[in-house]
Amino acid sequence: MRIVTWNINSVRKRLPLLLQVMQDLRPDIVCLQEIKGETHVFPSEALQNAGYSHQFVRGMKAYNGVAILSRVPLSGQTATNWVGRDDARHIAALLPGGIELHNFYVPAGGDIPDRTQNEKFAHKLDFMAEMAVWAPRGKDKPRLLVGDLNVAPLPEDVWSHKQLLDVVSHTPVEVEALSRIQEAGGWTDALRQRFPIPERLYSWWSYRAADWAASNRGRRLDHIWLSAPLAGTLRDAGIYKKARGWAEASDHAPVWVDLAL
DNA sequence: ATGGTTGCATGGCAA
Repeated sequence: MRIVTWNINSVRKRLPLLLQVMQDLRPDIVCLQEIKGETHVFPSEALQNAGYSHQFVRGMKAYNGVAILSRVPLSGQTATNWVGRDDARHIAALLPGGIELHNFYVPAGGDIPDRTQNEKFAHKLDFMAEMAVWAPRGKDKPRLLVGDLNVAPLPEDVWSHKQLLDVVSHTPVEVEALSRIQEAGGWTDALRQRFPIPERLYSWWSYRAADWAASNRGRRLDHIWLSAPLAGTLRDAGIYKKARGWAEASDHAPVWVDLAL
């Protein structure tokens, strides 16, 4: 089974690119973040025609929003509010065989890495603290956690560890918060399993670079984690960097895994 | 140190 996660940065704007990703990677399941629209404007029919007839969409106006698109049946759909906000940052569903799939869009956290000066950074840290409390529940079940976690945890997950130590997404306090979630849930980082340190891995490149590929100032913000019972099913994984180079691309590249389920 | 781009919605916020 192939599972893709992608921060698409508006599903309406990038529907043709999503269909291209589906054609190129032939995933069984696609998890999207930042669909940026209410549920009723989601392009359900076009994606159903592409073979993804099982859909779970949680949108909102203008911001955030997550979706799971699947060729195989979904059940037990849930949508959780974190830090008491109804801001469409998480959904989950059961795959055949009772595997839990969690799709997250963790808050980006604003620009200033200080919770006293920046409410958005406080929200991000609080969100991750709640995830760490949630994570141990069912850690012995087969589960996947995918999505834009907005943290690049390892020095090899950013273009310059030194220059990003004080930049939101790679600060020690965020790395520590993400690590707590990972340890609490017993999660295996699928991409790092496939591409161990010191390989550099990025899934996001800023729109603001004059030439994103030449400067290659990337960060690995998008992740696929496997619970212990699933860790042994990992067969392959990758980042579809090609999609970052397409016309009118998302600033994130799709990340994928193949599991022997 | 600064400013650089994009999407939504149509001003300014969020990323």
